[in-house]
Amino acid sequence: MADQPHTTDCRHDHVAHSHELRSEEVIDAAASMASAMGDPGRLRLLELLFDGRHCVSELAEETGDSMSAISQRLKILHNARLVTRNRDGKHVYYALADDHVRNIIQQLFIHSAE
Amino acid sequence: MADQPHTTDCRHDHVAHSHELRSEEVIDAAASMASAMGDPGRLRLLELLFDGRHCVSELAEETGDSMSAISQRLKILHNARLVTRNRDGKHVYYALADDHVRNIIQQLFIHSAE
DNA sequence: TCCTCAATTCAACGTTCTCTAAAATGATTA
DNA sequence: TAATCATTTTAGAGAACGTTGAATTGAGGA
Repeated sequence: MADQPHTTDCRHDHVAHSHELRSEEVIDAAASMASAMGDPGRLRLLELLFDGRHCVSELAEETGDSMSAISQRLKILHNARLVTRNRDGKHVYYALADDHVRNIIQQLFIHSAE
Repeated sequence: MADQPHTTDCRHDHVAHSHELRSEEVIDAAASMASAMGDPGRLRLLELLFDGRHCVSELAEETGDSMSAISQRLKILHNARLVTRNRDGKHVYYALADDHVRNIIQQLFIHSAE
């Protein structure tokens, strides 16, 4: 609500924007989703979930990281709605939330490998 | 190279992975790309670039943030190969790197708005 | 050359992140 | 119920992040 730190004395002409701008809520949600994918340890987990659900101990075994670390990473991914969580007996299984998430991650990988 | 903090005593069977895993380099590149998009201030800049190139002072004016802050955000986006940089006289113009980046951001917004 | 505008860099500061290690919770089996 | 396995939570330490404000660089015009 305070005045903004507007340090520009720019005198040259700027063209107005021709497209709709997203609301702050959408920007924040999208940023927090991207942020959740923005860590190598978490992105590796998402990749491991590409072939279906996996439980925490399995993911810990495959990555060589502690269960505590894996669990905390999964919690962040779950809060960002990127994975689902299901308890089955002693184990808790995580899986990719939907095909939309799948697509975003896949595109990210394709663009990065170029 | 040291031994891994492997705290699992898991006795139940795990199924082997049926898909190719990405190299650490690809994972790191993809994570740093996602991480660069994972901040509201930076994502807002990417959105503002959707209708074409803009210079730093223009983006500062539109967002109400300082040029220093904008410039540092753009540097991160540029390092992540999300935007291109071109000097034109006194001004430096930034633009989205390519349609691939466009798609990723668009999908991110669509999924977030749901 | 000197001055001005545009942009970048630097240093400092407070905030946020991510890990480890230990304690706590949930669920199954003896 | 007690014991055990799987997972989560908590607290704390160290690293990484993002901003502000000042100094610096780069380019153009007087």
